[in-house]
Amino acid sequence: MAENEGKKSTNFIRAIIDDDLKTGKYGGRVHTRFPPEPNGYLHIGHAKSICLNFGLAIDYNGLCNLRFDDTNPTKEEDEYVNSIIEDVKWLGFDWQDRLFYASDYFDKMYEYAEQLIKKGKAYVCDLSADQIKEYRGTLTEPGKNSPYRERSVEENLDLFRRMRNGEFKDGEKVLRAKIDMSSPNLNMRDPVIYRILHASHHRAGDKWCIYPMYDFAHCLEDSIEGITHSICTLEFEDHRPLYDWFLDELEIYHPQQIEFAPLNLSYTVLSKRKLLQLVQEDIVAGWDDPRMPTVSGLRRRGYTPQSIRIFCDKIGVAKRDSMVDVALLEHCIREDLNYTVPRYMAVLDPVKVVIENYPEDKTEMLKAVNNPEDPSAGTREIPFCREIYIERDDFREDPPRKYHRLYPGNEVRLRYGYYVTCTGFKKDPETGQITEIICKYDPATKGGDSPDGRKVKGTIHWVSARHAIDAEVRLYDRLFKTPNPLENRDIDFKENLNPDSLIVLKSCKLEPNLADVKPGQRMQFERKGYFCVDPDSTTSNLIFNRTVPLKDSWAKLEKAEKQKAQKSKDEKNKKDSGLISFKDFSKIDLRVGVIKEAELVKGADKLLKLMVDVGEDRLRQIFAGIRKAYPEPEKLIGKSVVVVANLEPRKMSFGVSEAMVLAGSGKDNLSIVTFDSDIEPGSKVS
RNA sequence: UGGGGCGUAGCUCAAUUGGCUAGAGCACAAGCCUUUGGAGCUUGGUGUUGAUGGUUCAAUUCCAUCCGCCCCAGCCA
Repeated sequence: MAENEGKKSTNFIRAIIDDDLKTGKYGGRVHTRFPPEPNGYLHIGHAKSICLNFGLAIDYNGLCNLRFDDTNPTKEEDEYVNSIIEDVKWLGFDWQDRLFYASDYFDKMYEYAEQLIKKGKAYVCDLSADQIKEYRGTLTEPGKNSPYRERSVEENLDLFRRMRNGEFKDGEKVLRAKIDMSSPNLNMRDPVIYRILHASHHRAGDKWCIYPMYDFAHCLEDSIEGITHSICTLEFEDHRPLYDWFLDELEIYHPQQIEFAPLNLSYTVLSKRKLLQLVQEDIVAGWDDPRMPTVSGLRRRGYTPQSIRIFCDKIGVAKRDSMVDVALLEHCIREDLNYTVPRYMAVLDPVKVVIENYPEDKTEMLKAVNNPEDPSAGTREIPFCREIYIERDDFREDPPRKYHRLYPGNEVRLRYGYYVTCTGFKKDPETGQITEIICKYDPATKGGDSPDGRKVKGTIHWVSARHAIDAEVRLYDRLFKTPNPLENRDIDFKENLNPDSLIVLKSCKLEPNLADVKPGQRMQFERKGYFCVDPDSTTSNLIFNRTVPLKDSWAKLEKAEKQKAQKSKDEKNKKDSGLISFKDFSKIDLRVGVIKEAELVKGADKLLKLMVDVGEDRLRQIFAGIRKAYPEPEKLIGKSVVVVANLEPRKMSFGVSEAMVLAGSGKDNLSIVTFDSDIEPGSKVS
C-alpha cells in the first residue's frame, strides 16, 4: 500500500517478528488473522486491528486470514458477517481464499476435547453456574475443587458424548479443563471449555447443542490455520497461559499470542455493547449513522478507506492505555480529501443579495477551478446574475473586530466573480432578520482580479439565485460533548451526548453543476468543509452529509475573543463581589512584626510613623492612620502586630510607607491587631 | 490484602538495544503567503523520560524500592 512506503512505522510487534524471522522460529513465515465475532458491526477500533494484521502480512510478505469467531450461536447473525466482510473489503484488504469460520472446526475441536478427557485433563462437571462461581474463589482466595473433578475417563467420555447427543438441558453440565483451582490466575481455575446451548447456529444449524468456549476454541483455530502471530487486545493477556496450556497439552502446532492496547478515541465510545445500545434505543439512525464510529458509519460520513488506513498507521501500536484525539482522525480525512476532491460552491444558510448595478436580464458564465491543489482537475463554468445567495454569516450589520466579510460600505470578492460593495440591506421589522442585501459591483473585476491592483480582505462564496438547485445538507458533529464519555462511572454515558451532533439544513442553495451527483460522491463545498452524497439522495431530493468542516481560523478567533470578553467580565464580577479567591489569598504575605519605634507625624493629624521589625535585617517604615486611637504612640513600642509585608511601597509626602498594619475599626473606635505571646518577628501568620 | 500489564512533550508514538543537544505527527502559538479566514511555508516551545536510590566514564535503556493507572472472579468474545 502506497502510504506504507517511505518511513516505515515500527512497534514492539514488528520487533518480535523481526526477531522470529532472524531465529527462524516459524520457518520465515508470517501468518496473521483478523478474528471478529459476528455479533456487531466493525468500528474504528477494529480497523486498527485489521490494519495491523493485514498490514503486517503485506509488509512481511505473509498472509492474513479473515476468520469469524462464531462459537456462540445466541449472539451471532449473518447480518453481521456480511457487514464485516463488506467493511474489511472496503478498507482495502484481501484475504483471497482464506475466509474461515470457527464453526468449520467444530468437529476437530470436539476431537481435541475428547483427547483432553482421555488424557485426564478435562472432566464433565455438574455444578450449576452459580456453584462454579462459588467454587472459583476470589481474586485473593484460592478456589476449591469440584466434587466431580475426579470422575473416571470413561465416565467423562460417556457424559461428554451424551452432552453432544442432546441428553441434557442448557446449563446442566459443562466440560472443564482440569488445571489448578488455586492458581492466582482465575482463568486457570478449571475453566469451562464446552457448554450446552440448544440454539441453532447461523452456519452449523442444529448440528450441535454443545459449543466450545473462547479460550479453548481460539487457540485451536489459530493452530489449525497455522497462524504464527496471534495478535489480540490487552485484556487477553491473562488468558495467554491458558492459550499455551491447551496447545501444550494437545501437543499441536503452537502460534504465539501477542497483546496490544485497543484504541480509545476522544469524544466517542468504542464498545460494541454501548454502540448496540445507541442503535437499539434509536439514539442514532442505525449502525451506519454517520455519527457512529463504525466503519459503515464512517463510510456514510464520507471517510475514505485510505484516510482510515493512514490514521491507523499514525496512531501506532503499543501496550499502554491511551486515548487518541479525534482531531487526528479529522486531520487524516482532511488531508486526503484536500488533494483528491473537487470544489463546489454551496450556500448552506442563504440570504439574497441584489447587485443593483448589474443588468436585470443578464446571465454570464464564470470560470472556476475545480481543485487548486490539482491542476489536472480542470475548470468548470458557473452562472452569475443580478441576484445571488450568500451565506447569512458572511454579512454583519455591525461587524466585530477583524471581520472582513460583507458589511455596509465594505468591499469583498465574490469567488471567481466580481468585487462587490455593500450599499444597503433590508430587515424584517418584526424579527430583525436580514431579508436582503444590496450591493454594487465593479464590472472591471470580473473573475476576481482588479486591474487597479486594489486588494480586498475577504472572499466569499455565492450561488446564482436564478440557477441554484435546492438540497438538504446534514451537518454532523461529534456524538459526545465530553472528551471521555465513559470517564464518570456514576453518570450514564448517554448524558454526555452532544445535542447538536446532527443539524439538518433543508433549503440549501447549490451551484447547478451539482445536479447530477451520485450517492457516495465526495466534494468540498468552498469554505465550508468536505461533504458527500448520502445513499438516501435522489435527483429530485439531493442530500449531502458533512464529513468534516474545514479548519476555520475565523471561528477560532471569534471564539477566543468571546472567551476573552467573558473572562474579563468574570474578573470584573469577582472584583465587584469583594471576594478574593483562595489563590489570591495565598499570595498575601502576613507576618508578625514588633513595633520598635512609634512617633507622631508632624503636619498630619491622623498618622503615626512606626518602625517595625518584621524579621528582616532592617526595620520597615510604616505610616498608619491610627493616631486617634493611639494618641500616645510610645505605648505601642514593643507590641506584636500583624503586618502585610508584600504590598507595593507607597510614597507619601512624609516618606515611603513600606507595609501595612492590620487594624479593626468600629463605629467610633479603632485598634490594631496585637499579640501578647512572643512569636519571632517575621513569622508567618496563617 | 492475589495475579497480569503499563508509565517518555497537552495527545499518540520513536529513540539504532547502555552512547552525541531525547525525536516525529497531531494539537497549540506567532509570522509569511493566499481569489477558500482552506491549503502551503517558516519559526517557537515546554519534557525533573512516574519517583527515589544503586551499578557505570555514560542510564529513557540495567538493578532495587516506592508511587500511580489499567485488566481479571461469564456456562461472552
